[in-house]
Amino acid sequence: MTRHRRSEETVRRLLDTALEVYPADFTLRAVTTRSGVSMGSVYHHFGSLEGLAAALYSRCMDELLDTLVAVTEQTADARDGVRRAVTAYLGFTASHPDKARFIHAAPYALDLGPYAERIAAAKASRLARLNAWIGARMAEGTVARLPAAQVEMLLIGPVAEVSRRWLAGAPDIDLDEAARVLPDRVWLSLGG
Amino acid sequence: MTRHRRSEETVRRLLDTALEVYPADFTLRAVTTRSGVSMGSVYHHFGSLEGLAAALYSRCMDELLDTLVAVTEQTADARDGVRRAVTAYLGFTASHPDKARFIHAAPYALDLGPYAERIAAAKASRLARLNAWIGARMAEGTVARLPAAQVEMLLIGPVAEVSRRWLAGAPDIDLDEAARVLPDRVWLSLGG
DNA sequence: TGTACATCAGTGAACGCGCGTTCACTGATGTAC
DNA sequence: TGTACATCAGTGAACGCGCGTTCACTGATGTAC
Repeated sequence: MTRHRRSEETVRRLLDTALEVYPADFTLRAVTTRSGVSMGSVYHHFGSLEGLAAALYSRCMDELLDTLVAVTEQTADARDGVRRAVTAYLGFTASHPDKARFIHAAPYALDLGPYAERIAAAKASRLARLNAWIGARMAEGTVARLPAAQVEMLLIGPVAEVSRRWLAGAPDIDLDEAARVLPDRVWLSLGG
Repeated sequence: MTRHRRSEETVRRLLDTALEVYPADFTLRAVTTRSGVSMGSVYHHFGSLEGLAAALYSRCMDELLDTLVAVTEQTADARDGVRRAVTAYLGFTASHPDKARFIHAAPYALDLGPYAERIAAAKASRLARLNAWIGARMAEGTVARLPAAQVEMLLIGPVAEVSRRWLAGAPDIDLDEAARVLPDRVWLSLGG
C-alpha cells in the first residue's frame, strides 16, 4: 500500500498533529497548517477528515488495549491480573491524556459510523486475547462465571468513569486515589 | 422570570424538540422548524443554541439523579439501596434512551463549558442526598469506608459503561442481562 | 372596571464566516527491460 | 547500469454550503391607577 517512504511519514505526521489539536482545533485547516501537509494529502490517504479521525481512534485504542493485554498476560493469577489491568488503565490515562481523551470523546464528537467495521476489526484481536485470559480464569474457578460482556463492564466501567471525569477536569477526582482504591474493589466484584 | 404563560410553553417545546432531533439534526434550524418556534425566541430564552443544550442537559441529568435518589431513600439497607440504584440506572437508560444519550454525549459533542457552574449547581443537591445516604451506611459499617468519589465510580461506572455501549448499538450488550448480573456484583465491590 | 403603558415574548429575512471538499496539476518514487 | 514509464504522493486556490447569530420590528401580557 505504501510504496513510497514519504507516505508513512506523512500519515504519521497527520495523526500526531490531529491528536495535538484535538479537541480545540480539530479542523482540516488546523491539522494541515500545523503539520505542513497539504489538504489534498489528507484526502489522498484518508478519504476525508473523519477517515483521519477513525484511523487516529484505532491507533489510540490499539495502544490502550495492547497495554491491558500485556499486563494481564504477565500473570496467571486472577487477582493479580485484574488488579494490574485496572492499574494499567489508570496509568494509560495519566501518561497519555491526549490519547485517552480522544478515545472517550471521538465516538460522540465525530461520526465514525462509516468506519465502524474497520475499527471493530482492529479491536477484535486484542479483545479476544483479554477474553481468553479471563476465560481461563473462569475455567479454574478463580473468576466468577459471568457473561463476558458483564465482566468487561465491571472491569472497565469504574476506571473508564474515573478517566472521563479526570479528563473533564473534575476537581474531586484523583487518579492516584483511584489507583489505591479501585484495583482491590474491582477484584471483589469479579472474584469467584 | 416567566411573567408570561406562553414563555413556559415555548421553553418546554424547545427543550422537547431539541431532544427529539438530537443527535442527527441538532441545529438551530431543525429545532425551530420542527417546534414552530422562531430562531429569535431561542436567543430570547437561552442566549445561544448551546444555552439551550445546557438547559436540556440539566433537565435530563436532574431526572436521572431524582430517580436514583428516590429508590435509594426508600430503604435503609445498604445492599438493597445499592442494588436498587444500579437497577434504576439501567431502567432509566431503557425507558428514556433519548435522555440517556443526551446525558452521555452532550459533554463531548457540545461545548458546555460556559454553563459548567450552573450545571454543577443543579446536580449538587441531588448528589448531596445520595452521598448522605451512603455516608449513613458507612457509619453503620455496612458500606466500606472509601472516598466518596471512588464509591461513586464503583456504583456508576459499570452501569454507565453498559448504557453507553447499548446506546451506541453494540450487538453484544443486553440491558436485561446487565440488570440480572450487575446489582449483586456492584454490591460486592462496595460492601464493608 | 377600564384604559394607558411598560415590559416581556416572539418573529424571520439577512448576514457573514468557517468549514470540508474538489480537482487540475506538479513532483517523487519504484519498476521493467 | 541506464532510461522510459506508470503510478503513487503531494499541492493549494477556489467552491459552495450550512451554520449560528443578529436586529429592527410586531404582538401579547401583566400592571398601575
